[in-house]
Amino acid sequence: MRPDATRSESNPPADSLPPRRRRKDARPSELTAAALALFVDKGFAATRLDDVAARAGVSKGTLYLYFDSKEALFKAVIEEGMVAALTAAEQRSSDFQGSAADLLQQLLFGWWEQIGKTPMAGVSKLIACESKNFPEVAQYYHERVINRGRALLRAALQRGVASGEFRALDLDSAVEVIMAPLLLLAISRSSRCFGEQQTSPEAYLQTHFELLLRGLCGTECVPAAPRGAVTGSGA
Amino acid sequence: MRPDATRSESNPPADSLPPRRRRKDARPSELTAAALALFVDKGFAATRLDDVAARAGVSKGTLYLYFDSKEALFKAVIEEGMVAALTAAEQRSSDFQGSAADLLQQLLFGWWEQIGKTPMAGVSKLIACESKNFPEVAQYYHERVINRGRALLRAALQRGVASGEFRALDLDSAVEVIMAPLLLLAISRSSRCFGEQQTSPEAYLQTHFELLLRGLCGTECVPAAPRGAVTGSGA
Amino acid sequence: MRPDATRSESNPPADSLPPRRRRKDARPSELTAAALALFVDKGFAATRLDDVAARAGVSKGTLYLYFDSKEALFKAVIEEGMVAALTAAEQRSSDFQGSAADLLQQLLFGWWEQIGKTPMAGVSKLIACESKNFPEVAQYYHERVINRGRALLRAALQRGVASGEFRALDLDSAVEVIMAPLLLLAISRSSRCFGEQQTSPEAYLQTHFELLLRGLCGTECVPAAPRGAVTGSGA
Amino acid sequence: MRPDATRSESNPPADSLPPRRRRKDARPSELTAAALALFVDKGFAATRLDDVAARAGVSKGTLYLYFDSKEALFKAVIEEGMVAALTAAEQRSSDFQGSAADLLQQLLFGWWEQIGKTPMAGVSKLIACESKNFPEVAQYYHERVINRGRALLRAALQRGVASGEFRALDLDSAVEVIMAPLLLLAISRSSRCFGEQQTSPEAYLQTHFELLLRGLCGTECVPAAPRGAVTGSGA
DNA sequence: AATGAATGAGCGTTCATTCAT
DNA sequence: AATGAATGAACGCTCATTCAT
Repeated sequence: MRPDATRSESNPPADSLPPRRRRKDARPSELTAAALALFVDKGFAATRLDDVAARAGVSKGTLYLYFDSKEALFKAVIEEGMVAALTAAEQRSSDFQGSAADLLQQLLFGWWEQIGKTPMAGVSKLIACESKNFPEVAQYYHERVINRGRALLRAALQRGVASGEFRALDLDSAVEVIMAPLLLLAISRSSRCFGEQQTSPEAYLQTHFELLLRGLCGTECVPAAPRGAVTGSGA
Repeated sequence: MRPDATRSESNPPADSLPPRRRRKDARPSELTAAALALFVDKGFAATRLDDVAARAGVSKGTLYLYFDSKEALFKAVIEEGMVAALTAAEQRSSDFQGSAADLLQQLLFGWWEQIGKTPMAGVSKLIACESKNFPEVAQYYHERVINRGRALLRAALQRGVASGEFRALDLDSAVEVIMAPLLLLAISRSSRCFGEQQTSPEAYLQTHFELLLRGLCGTECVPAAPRGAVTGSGA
Repeated sequence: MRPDATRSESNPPADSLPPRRRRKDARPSELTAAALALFVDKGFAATRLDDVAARAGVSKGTLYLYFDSKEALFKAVIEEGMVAALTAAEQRSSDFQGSAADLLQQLLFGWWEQIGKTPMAGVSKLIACESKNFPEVAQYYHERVINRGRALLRAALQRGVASGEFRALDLDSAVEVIMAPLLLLAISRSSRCFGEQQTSPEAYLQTHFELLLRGLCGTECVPAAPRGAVTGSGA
Repeated sequence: MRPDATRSESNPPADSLPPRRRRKDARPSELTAAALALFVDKGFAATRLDDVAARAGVSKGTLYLYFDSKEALFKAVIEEGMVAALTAAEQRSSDFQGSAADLLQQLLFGWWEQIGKTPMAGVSKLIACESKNFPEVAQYYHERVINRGRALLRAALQRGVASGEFRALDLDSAVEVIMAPLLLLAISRSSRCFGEQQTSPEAYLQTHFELLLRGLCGTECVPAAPRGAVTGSGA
């Protein structure tokens, strides 16, 4: 019940997912889809298994044929989300030919098409909201999904820096700064908060991309030059 | 909801005032501080009032002397967060003299000093996680805090555009894109997820600011353009 | 409130039907029977649902499979009492052939047999004790049960008056005066108060009936009048 | 809390009231009056001491200056009711001169004037509703109040029988039958149930008295005579 | 495989009671 | 004498989990 996370965790924390697969093969994804929707909507603790079952059109008992517990259901939901995210990432990054800027654009908008605007975006909100209650799950998601995305971004940046397209900069920080608007967009859309969509996701992403391109390019932006002039002769 | 609640949460164990009276006045904010910490940690539904009471050093019944229900406590927590956020915002923006870039810097790092690195940052996570369960609260927070922050940012951008410091751009989208890393930083720190703090918040914010400054400046930033040409022929 | 609930409360421990199904059907009336007993004994507020459940041999949670709340359980108890009372009343009054006096006797003693000496008598106490807390329930009980009983009594009196068997009198008051000892007997037995049963219910009802018959008859009853003169100059 | 009645009952059950009088002398009857009203309205268990205190215009703590517990308050309420009832009874019965019928009338209507229509009538409801929870209190009330009333009535009846005014009859049953409409009237009025006062209390009592007088008088009411005739030639 | 009745531990809330002021 | 803040045991209700069918 209370996902305090340090009980009966007999699954090897290492590599492949736990061998608790007995009936997982037949596990209908209607159940995890229903669970994802409700977990995202109400949060893990506030979601009742009755509601999950009802939304999937089965009885509550049936859930237990496929998942050992509510917690197991949560993990399965995240797991499915991870698979989807990784699949999408593979599509986005496969042997891209072109400028670093184009690659960057491809990553941003590809993410939107394949994750951000799908129900999978809710997984980000789930991780954000429940990571304290399910540290291993969050940890695992991190290693496999977030870090993967980071690596993709980082490689793109590095390519640009190497080619002179982009200026030199703190790559690690930049990666996080670039991902943040994506993640927040996902969370926002799952929460219907942080701005009742004043701007469309596309405009938002476009602006993000434009700011980035300029921000990354190797030009001197002479920040010191116009400063004194502003208060004096500004509009 | 409860009025008298703007004290710090660190109560010196011995003081001049009679402890009964002192307690009575300080209680509400002691309780909301405890509640904030636990709500952020475990989420609203998974937080037990026993734990809130215990963390505040009172009995469970005492909570009900100050708050009518768990939900009322939640609302009070957000309300206190709003007060703090608005106060901080006012301090950051009051009669600033200087360039738009300096103002932008001031807003970003001022947010960090007065919100982001304090427990108040947790309020953002709370809103993100619980807004579906408390739509009116989220709505209200939006109107009073988020929109307020947006307005400050927007004014700063507009000042820069007017002075020629910044290029013309989609202000609404830009405001959201600029705030996103801040909000995600707050959520990240409250969730201990999205990157076990690979980079320090300061480096992260600094990179964000630098990318921004360049991204906003009025130069043509054609990829691979020769360096020297930029400042000369800006749009 | 719950539909399927008109069985006796004595369930034979072994039967032909599969016990699961048998239980499911019999549950509601087993629960209301247990609740009636305890509500009558301790009052509504002082009765714990644990005790009701325990008395019915189920767990506390099971109550909520059949009744939405303690209040709903209360209403169901009264409703069942209404059904029983109305059924009994119908049997007592259906196409009675005989004198008004006989009908009166039949009503009084029929009430005793079918209500007064059964657990249903407790419903009267419940209504008396809880009507302020459940005004709509009391109102409803009144309209459907008490008024029904009144109408039966009133019809019997009117028949006697019309036939000359009874003298003319204030029917409404008389109906209430006649019912009062029945209701008080029901309350008394449910409360084990108002006289630790000094006289048997049968003797009590017999005396009530005899007083009534004489009180209703059409003779002049001048105190200390000579016996013989009475039947002669009636009216 | 739970008035299970067999705990810390160290008061001699016999004659004078328990020596728990420490501050009883100053005990303001506003408190018991408020308690009486609320106990009658909501029942003992459903009455909150906050409400009693508020109704009496004092703080909750003050109640405990005068009463050791909620149960003690209840007992005090009944005690005061007993005193009032006994005082009233004394007035009604004091050396009455006149016929037994007149005495009967005096008792009935005197009860109404001095008990039935005063708030003291609520005590009867309290006893009826709570006697199972406070058996000793009910027992005591019975011995001192109900039995006292019974004795008065019984003496009146006996006087009438002895004088030939009334016929011989089962005195004990008659006493109960005669009191029943009074007690039910008291309960009815305290519960606002059993007939939203279709008839006025006065008409009700008058009818009761008239039925009684006729029912008690020594005439032959020839119940057997008109019986057969009814169905034959009745209206 | 699927159901849904049953369970019981757990939590939000109430309120009689206490006690420092 | 009077207050009202504080307590904690108790109760209504929920819901994850089990299991007989």
